[in-house]
Amino acid sequence: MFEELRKHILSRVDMPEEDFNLTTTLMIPKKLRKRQYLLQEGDVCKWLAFISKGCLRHFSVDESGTEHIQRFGIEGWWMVDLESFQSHRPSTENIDALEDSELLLIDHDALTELSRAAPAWDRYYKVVLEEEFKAARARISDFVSVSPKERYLRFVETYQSLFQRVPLHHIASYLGITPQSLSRIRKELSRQK
Amino acid sequence: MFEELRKHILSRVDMPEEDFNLTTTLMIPKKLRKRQYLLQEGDVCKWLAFISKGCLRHFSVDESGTEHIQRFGIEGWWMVDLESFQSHRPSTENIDALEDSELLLIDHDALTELSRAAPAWDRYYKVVLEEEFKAARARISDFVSVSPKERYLRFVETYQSLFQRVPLHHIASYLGITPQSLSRIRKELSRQK
DNA sequence: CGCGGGTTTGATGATGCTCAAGCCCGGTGG
DNA sequence: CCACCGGGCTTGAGCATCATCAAACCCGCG
Repeated sequence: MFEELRKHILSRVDMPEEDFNLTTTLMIPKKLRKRQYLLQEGDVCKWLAFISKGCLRHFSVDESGTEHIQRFGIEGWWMVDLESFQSHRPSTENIDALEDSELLLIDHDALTELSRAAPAWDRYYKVVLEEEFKAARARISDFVSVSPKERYLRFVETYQSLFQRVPLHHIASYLGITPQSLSRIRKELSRQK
Repeated sequence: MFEELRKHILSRVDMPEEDFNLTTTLMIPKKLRKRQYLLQEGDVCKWLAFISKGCLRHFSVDESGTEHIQRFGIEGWWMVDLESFQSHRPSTENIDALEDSELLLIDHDALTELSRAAPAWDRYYKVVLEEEFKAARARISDFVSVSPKERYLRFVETYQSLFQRVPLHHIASYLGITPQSLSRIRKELSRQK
């Protein structure tokens, strides 16, 4: 159950067995069925979630009812609305499962405890946060400087694993375009070669 | 010279005087004149820079020569191309000064030393990184879910201080639109009220 | 006074969106 | 086993928005 997490941590930092053990004792395993919510708009985001198996999405819903994908997650990714998680204020966003999934949850207090008692944890946390930050910056860079078509190509290239599992209309939303536009982009690309 | 930095740190974490002193001894003061580069495409980003005074921009240039603003920075902000800074690979991006500025630079080795020797530093670094990450996510959220007009309004609201100092065509670029479009958006907004 | 950077304006065209319909396919129930 | 859903993807027509290209304007500064 903790293998995916162990792999993820050890590939990034050295963590003594006792630190890892403490980590696992503080985490709560949770299964989520497809379409089930981990976080719902209006609730406080109580959990930082590691995905050991499955696929989730983080999204918001605008006034007109349209969903906007903020982020996807699969095995080895963390999911959270950091804003709400840290402030304890109600979230404006949602997280739900696109597939039956298995998560490891940790709450804010346990995280504080972990940070206090397991020095290696903070090093790991920092690495993950930096990775996430760089990914976010790269995505922003794509929004300000490249066309939807190019964004799509880069997405496919960067996240093949996601591309194969996630419905196209969600990818369109992630790219900031409509499903129809993505469909036409794909059509044009297939004609080109 | 270090007042701005002291303020920034102490408003976020407790830092013993000796940790702060170590920090300042590891930093290199540097003045940048308007238009001068801190980082140029093709070079490795050697410095993490704290802005004690002035205004910088972080931008990329596409094939057609158009500049795309990734981020601005003023007093109290950090600037870096984290990707290049950590990997030691040449950057594809640029950082230059929009005003005469005063920076505090720290290189990768000094940062490692700081992290080793000043426990409070890591706590500070983590807080800043989390803030940056949340800001990046908010910006992504705007790109996937709101119109250029709304993005402009939110920018003005969120970053009044920047808005007053930065030329409009740079703000347009930051928002992912052309200066002409921003001009028309502003015209429409001024007619509305 | 003239120059240059920054902003605005206008005309035109490309691009993406909206609305609406059709298609394809896997799943369900008669 | 087949008919019928329904979700997801595609297609089409018309429209709105934004980009482009070009010119004018504005203003601070040498």
